[in-house]
Amino acid sequence: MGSGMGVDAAGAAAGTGLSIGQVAERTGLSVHALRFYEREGVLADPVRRGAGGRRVYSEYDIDWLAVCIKLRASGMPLPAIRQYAELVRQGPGNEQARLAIMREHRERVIDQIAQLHECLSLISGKIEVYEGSLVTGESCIVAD
Amino acid sequence: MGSGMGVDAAGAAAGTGLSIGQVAERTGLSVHALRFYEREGVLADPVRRGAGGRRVYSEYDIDWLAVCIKLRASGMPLPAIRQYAELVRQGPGNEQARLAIMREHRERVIDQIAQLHECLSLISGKIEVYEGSLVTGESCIVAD
DNA sequence: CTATGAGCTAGAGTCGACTCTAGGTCAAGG
DNA sequence: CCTTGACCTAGAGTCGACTCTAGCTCATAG
Repeated sequence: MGSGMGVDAAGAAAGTGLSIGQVAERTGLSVHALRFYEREGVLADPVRRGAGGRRVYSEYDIDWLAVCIKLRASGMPLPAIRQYAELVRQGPGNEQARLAIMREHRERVIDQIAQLHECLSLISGKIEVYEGSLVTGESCIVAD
Repeated sequence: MGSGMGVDAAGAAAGTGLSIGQVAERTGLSVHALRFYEREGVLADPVRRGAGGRRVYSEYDIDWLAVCIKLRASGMPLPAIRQYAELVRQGPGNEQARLAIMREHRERVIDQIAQLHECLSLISGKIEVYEGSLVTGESCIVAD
């Protein structure tokens, strides 16, 4: 490999076209996962193809993927993301539906946060007990 | 069925013995899940058995299950819970190890909460945009 | 001119956490 | 006596989300 020329050699002719490998690197998803997401219809549109049928991702695709990643991280299942993606694909006019999906999800995220806070206080309680039983003479209370 | 007598008919002779069905009801876990958890070694001890080999749970078992449920809810995998249960089973003297497990898990829970807050602000942002595009004449910004 | 590397498709495999089925025991009720 | 209901074990099946494999096409480098 000569100097740094993989940048557009890997992408398509356009300046902002990214190969699947580059997208994997930037998003943290594997190339497998990227193809899988596409098959599952979670992408807003079916990805352009370049020479030899290779995927060419735009900056927009990256942005959309970032959203998907956040939604996944907050526990939204792929079918729900696909549903949302379909609405986006259909263009404006279905804001009500999109809103409904997001509001529902927001509720779940809020619930999750609340749950995690409960867990956190349980865990912190246990940590305190153990720290205590280490500082004092090994067994302070019988709590496990 | 006459009056209310299933209470101790289902349990063992002892006052505080609970059948698997009762525990399922109280914990929200299925009887299948309860047996599965036992096989996986997440219970602090292997559960007493009553007439005909039936499981008899104590109040202590219920308490422990409540802890397990919280740990699961916060994403701790079953093998990790089993590890922790093993330490508890071994009795006092391994507080350091228990502490390490709990501290590590606490970190993950804190990370999760942070992540969820990020997701939440993304979602709230989208909700605002959609609410805006509904109030005004249908399309305010091009954002999806 | 071959070898390497990135990409492609279709489809099989994996993993965690359950969930369900089959086939059996036992006690109480009609 | 026979059925019903709660329980038992061992093991198979499911589901979501990936992950990996096999077998292929190209383009560029040595």
